[in-house]
Order: sequence, then C-alpha cells, then structure tokens
Amino acid sequence: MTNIDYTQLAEILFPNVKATPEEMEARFPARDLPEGACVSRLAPSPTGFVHLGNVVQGLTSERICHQTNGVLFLRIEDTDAKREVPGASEILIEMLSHYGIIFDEGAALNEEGKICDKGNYGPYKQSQRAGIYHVFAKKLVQEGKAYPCFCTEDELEQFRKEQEDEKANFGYYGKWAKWRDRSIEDIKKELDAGKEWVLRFRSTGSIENKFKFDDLVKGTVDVTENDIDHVLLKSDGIPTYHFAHAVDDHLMHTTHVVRGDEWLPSLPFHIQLFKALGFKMPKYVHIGPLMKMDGTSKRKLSKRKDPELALSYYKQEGYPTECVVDYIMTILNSNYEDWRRANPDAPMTDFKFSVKKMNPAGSLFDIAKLCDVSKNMISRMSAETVYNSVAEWSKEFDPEFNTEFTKDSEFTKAVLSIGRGGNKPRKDFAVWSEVKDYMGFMFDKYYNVEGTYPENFDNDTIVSALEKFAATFDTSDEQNVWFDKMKDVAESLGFARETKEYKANPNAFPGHVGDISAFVRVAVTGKQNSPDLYAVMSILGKDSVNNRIKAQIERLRG
RNA sequence: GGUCGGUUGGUCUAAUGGAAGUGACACAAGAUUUUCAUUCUUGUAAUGCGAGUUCGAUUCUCGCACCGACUACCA
Repeated sequence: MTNIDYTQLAEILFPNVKATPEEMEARFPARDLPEGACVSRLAPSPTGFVHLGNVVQGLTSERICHQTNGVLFLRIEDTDAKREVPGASEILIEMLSHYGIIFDEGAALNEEGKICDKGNYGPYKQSQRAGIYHVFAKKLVQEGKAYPCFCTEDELEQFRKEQEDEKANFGYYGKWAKWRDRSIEDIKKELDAGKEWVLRFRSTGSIENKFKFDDLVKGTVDVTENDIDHVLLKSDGIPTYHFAHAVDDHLMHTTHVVRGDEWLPSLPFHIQLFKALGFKMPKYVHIGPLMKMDGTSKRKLSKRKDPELALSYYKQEGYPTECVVDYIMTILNSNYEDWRRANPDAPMTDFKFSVKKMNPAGSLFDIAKLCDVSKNMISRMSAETVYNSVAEWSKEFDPEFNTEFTKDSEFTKAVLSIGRGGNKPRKDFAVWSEVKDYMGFMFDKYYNVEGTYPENFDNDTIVSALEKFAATFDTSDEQNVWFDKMKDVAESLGFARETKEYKANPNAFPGHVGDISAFVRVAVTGKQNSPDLYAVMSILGKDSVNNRIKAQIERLRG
C-alpha cells in the first residue's frame, strides 16, 4: 500500500475550498424547537411528474412534523441534471398544497409564482449547495475516507461483465477498486491530463459483518455492511443522492427521514456515511410501495403503465383532493377509517397519526375504495360546495358543460340539492366528471330526445298516458297531489293505482303507477333512471316539462 | 448471481402464545323506494408451504416458495 499524504491530496482535489466543516455547523445551528418536535422533509426530484408516492410520503412527513409542532420543509433534489424539467418545482409545490401538504420551510413560491427559498437552512435546491458538499468531501479526503477515481464508463462496464462471468457481486470493490490505493503521482498525472474524476467513498465494511438497525416502520432490520466504494461526487462536482442526503439532512437537522423502501438496500451505505462524517443518524421511516392488481398478481404502480399514479389523473377525473387524502390516510393508518366514521366532519388533522400503525408491506391502491370514500364525502358536501367544485373542474376539463352548468347558478344548485342534506343523502357520484352524466338532462343541450321507454308497452299506451298527465299536472302541486294525479292517469288506463296492488295480482292489470311515472320520467329526463322526478320537474318548470312531453308525444306518434 | 424487505378472505386491515372480527371496500341474495342512488338485513370468503420450540403457533425460530425493491457518475 502506498503511503499517501491525504492532506496534500485534499488540497489538490479541492484547492478552492477554504471553509471548514465547523463553519458549516455554525452556519446551520441546531433548531430551537419544543421537546419531541420532529423535523422532516420531502425531497423529490423535479421531473415534472408529481405522483401518489409524493402525497403518501408528504402526508406522512407532514403529520409527523405538525403533530409534534415540528418543521416540515421541502428540498429539491436536482442533482441529476438529465432528469430535471423546467418549472417542475413550481408545479410540485402547487399540486401538493392542494393536498394539504404545506411546507414551513424550504423551496417555496414567491408572489410571482417563481421558486425561491424560505428559511435559514438553505439553499434548498441541491444544485446550489455544491460548495457545502465540497467542504465535507474535502474533509473525508483529508481523513482518508474518500479518494478520486478516474475510471471511464467503459472500464466500469468491463468490470461489471467480469463480475457477471465470475459470478461475483457487482460494484466497485476489491480488485476492481482500481483507484482506491493509488499514489499521489498517479492521481496528479490524470488530473494534469485533464481527466474527469469522481470522488468515491473508501469503504471499510465487509459483507461478512451483519448488524441490526431500527426502522420506524419495518421494525428491526438485518443489515449487511456495505463494502462498495460508492460515488460521493459525480464528475460534474454534484453529489450523488447518498452524499447529499447525509450532508443535507444533517445540516438541516432532519430528525425523521420518510422515504420509499426502495432505499432500504442503500441504508448500510448511509449508516456508514453518517458515521464517517461524524453525524448523528436520523430516524428512518421506510414506506412500502403502492401496488396495483395486474391480473392475479400485485405489482408496484408504474409510471409508464399506470396513469392513476400521476396526480394529474385525479385532477382530470375530478376527484376532490380531500377525498384522495382521506383514502391515502386509510392506507397509511388503518384505524383512520373508523375514526372518520365517528368524526365525519372533523378535519383530517384531528386524527392522531401513528407511524407504528403503518404497514411495512406495500398496499394495493384500490380505486374502487377511493371511489367509495369519495362518494361518501361528496354526499356530505353542500350543494354550494359541489357547485363551486364542479364549476372549477369543468372550466378546465369540460368547457362545454361548464357553459351550461354555470349559466344559471341558482338552477344548477337547486338540481344539486336534490336528495342532499339529512342523514341519508344521495350518493350519486364519486368524481366531478360523473356529474354531467348524472344531471346533464336538466339542460336542453344534453337532454336525450331519443330516450327509450320501458318495453312491453306500445306507443299508443305511452302517448295516452303522457297526454293525460300533461293535461292535469301543475308545478305548484304538492308532491302527494302530484303523485295522486299520476295514480289517476294509471287508473284511467286500467293500470293499478298502487304498486302493491299490481304485485299481488299481476295478471289483472297491464301495468301500475310506477310504469306511468316511468313514461313521464323518460319523456322529461330522457332516461329510465333519475333523481326524484317530482323535484326534477319542479326545478325544470312547467314550460320546459310541457315542451319536452309534447315533443315526445309527437315523436312517438311518428 | 448477491443483498434487503414483504406474505391474515378478491382488496385494505383488526387481534392474539389459548375459539382469527357486530371493521371497511368489492361481490351475491333479500327488503325498502314510483325509477335510480340510498338505507336496512343476510351471505360467500383468509393466517403461502414445511419443520422446530410449546400442553397449545396465525403469532416465536429455521428452511422453502412466491411477490417486491435494490444491485448507476438516477433518485
């Protein structure tokens, strides 16, 4: 082994780094927080793709922090320039805020809607923290815990092939760690030649050594020491996720790291890194992935295959965000559902969230269940709230419907009020996009003139029923009077006045009052199913109802 | 190949070293309603497999199977 002057090496590699780790510590002092307060963060990549995973992690972190009067901050992990999409951070903040994930600190939007920093532990974009990382990188080199590596992509690929052939573990270690113990002269030669280099961690671990580590969700996990000399700084001087995670979460005083369990395999390296840097470990909350049923087996929700992973899907379909939040809460803490039933109108934040309740396995994301949650929540909303939400949604996603829907807001709200309120409200739709189907017939534009009538009745009978009914009904009638008139029509055609009467003796009548109302229903709504017909007709008004019936009579007569 | 994680009805889950549920979704049947949506009642349905420890294991231990993740100068 060559004897290397690490201090000299550090100077050669980082000649411009003058600041010391101590200065960094002083610049980011411990937070002044009450006892037991948790500090957590969401640290997404700005790829422009905001997904359910962000909400799952975000809600978990948010609850952990705000339930303990702690701090939730947003850090943008833009260390991979290739994946960054302009404007992605802005979209992310905007989207998450709709889901109740509001950050106390970190990347934020200014008054012009542009990204800016809020808080004393910034910058919060990792690409702007290069100088900070380099201070700690230099320190690691000085201590002999990191070294430069000049291997090219081709060389690394070659190692990989050899390892496959030899059935050896993959990675930069052992005889493949070509630059682990090279002389200063060798390193200088490459540097002088202008070769690109990365900074690698000098691992002292061995896969022979196992130990236990506590994860707040997974419990005690078995860990095998890492023996790979992972990259800390890429050739552009930007850190890898691992190094940035250690430095940032230390300096920003994160107490709880919430992230997907795809990170579990790199935990050994992270533990090693924190130790090497002399940092205290945060607590880890590794969340299982969201799964989806694919045929008979489950698989992780995939960005490519599953549109429902993207938050934009829920916006487009018109799922109220609070419903998505409620559903996700039921996945995160199974007792949330019971709590919600007992407290239907309480804000979600009243629920006592517990990390211990989280499932260490991946949960299946069940759209059917989401719809159920959504249906229930929407049924409890006021007509006013529904009106505003549908108006906002349709403005963006169905402008044509929006025009009709908002033309006469009092009329529309009256329709939305049918069966709303009380203990057993109607549950007709789970998403705003279903509203058009539900009540479109109230607008002439969407009223289906070609409505199909119940079978087993000839046109003459239907026409005759419609004529008789149109001649007598009055929108000022009370509901019972209105229905009595319906019964009169039934009787005059030889139909049973009461449904029960008919059921008791079905051969005695051609039909019953329910059939008469079915004729009227189809004539007025164009559909065999509708909300309460009396309410529908009252809201439509006498003229509109008469016009529709008249047109139907003519149509049926051919 | 290696490392790690996971496994209770179709799904989300509860519980426990001592009979696995007046839990939820979905599904089915019935009742209710002038239709639908509701609401109510009822029903179908589960501890992956094999050992070990134990009087007793779904729970603890080990092995296997299956599923998933990671194994990048991505995060």
